[in-house]
Amino acid sequence: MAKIQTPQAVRGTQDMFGEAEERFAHVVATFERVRRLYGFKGLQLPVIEPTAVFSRSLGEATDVVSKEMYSFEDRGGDSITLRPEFTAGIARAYLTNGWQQFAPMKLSVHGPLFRYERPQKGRYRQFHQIDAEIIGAAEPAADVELLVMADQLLKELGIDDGVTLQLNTLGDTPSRDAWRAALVGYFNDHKGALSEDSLSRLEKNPLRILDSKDPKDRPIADAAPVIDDFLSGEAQDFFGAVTAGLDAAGVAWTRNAALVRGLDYYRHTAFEFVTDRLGAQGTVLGGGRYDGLIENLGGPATPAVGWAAGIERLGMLIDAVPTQQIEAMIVLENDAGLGHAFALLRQLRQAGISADMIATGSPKKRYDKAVKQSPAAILRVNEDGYYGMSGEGNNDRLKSVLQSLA
RNA sequence: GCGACCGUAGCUCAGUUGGUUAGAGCGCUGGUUUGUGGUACCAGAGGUCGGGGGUUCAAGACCCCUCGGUCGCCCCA
Repeated sequence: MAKIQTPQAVRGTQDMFGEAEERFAHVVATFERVRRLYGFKGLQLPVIEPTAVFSRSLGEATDVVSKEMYSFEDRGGDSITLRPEFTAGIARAYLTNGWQQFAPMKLSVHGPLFRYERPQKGRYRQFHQIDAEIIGAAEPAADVELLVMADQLLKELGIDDGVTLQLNTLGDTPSRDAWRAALVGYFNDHKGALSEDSLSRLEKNPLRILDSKDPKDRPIADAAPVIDDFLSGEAQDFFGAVTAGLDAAGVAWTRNAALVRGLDYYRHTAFEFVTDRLGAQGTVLGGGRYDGLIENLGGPATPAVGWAAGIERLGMLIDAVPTQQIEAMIVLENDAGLGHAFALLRQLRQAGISADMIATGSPKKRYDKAVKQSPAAILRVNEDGYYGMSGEGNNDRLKSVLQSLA
């Protein structure tokens, strides 16, 4: 029989183990703890949604919808998409479950998302985010609440000093539309000096020219009309209330008038926590207000704000997580004592002590193997059962369990 | 979708301008030593050099294609 070629992992997916997995789990555990402190309810959502959930809400012209979604037809002929982001699915769940009755809702989710992109540092085809949203709250206090939570999360993860909060407002719909029109007019007047990338942005997503990295574009982008000149009084007041709230809560922020969001649904507050420690992927946590989204999905006008952060990106920024080590490692020095070892293992584990044993390989090298796993204590078992422990430090709990067994 | 670099043992890598049976360390298995908190030594297993095609008397080294990886562009968390 010919040896078959082992299938490879799908490009852009990860098999996380060891340190990478521990970092990942630590980020999720910290998020789960912090979101409870802020009274956000957990949520479990499907990974697949009808394609329309995303195409209607993100904007047909966005890169995510036009070329990055994993979409397929299922056996019933429906177009299904692996979620490329959380917000649209949350909005869909809010509508289809009649959760208007609970508004305002503070919700949190985490899990895998899928985008067909070229893999890169901090960017994968299956990636993972933590996500927090407040749906049905029109007040700037909701924006503040989310930002304060994000700030605390980053502090608790110990990465706040390398990360800064950049804040901007995109205004309400009239402000944003007027600004956008002015930008298109302005950039059209300077077409000749723009980079090729920016010329195509001009067609699809003119706001993106503002944060172009091309040096050719910088002078033009820097001199472009600013949103502040187009903000309605209401929009100004809203942004002022957000910044005042952040100041009162002690959250540091900087204004970045060129900060725009990639997806069409954002209004008013837009923000990113950015770092320079992740190569090209500067954004660690980003979000904003999306008051128009739920209407786009056929629901009633519903104000909402939210943010999402890449778990892998956060995991790369945090300090090494102390690895979990086994408390009691049994070394079976003589196979005749296997029954004693089984019994002791079960008793330890039932008493809440993590335990494992080494009973294979050369009997003389078992002790060395146990030592290499650096357990808190090594329990020696021979044909007569447990007869001694090596270990130091605070293993009082273990000692008392062993005594109770004696 | 575009560009650059990379792909040799389970892991990290070496392999001279192409030249016999492809190497090391770690890990793994066994043994000797030591004799109870990571000892030292010996031996062994383990590789279609990512895959396919080509150039050549000869390819792990050169060329083409392809699949992966990494990092940029784009986009985004």
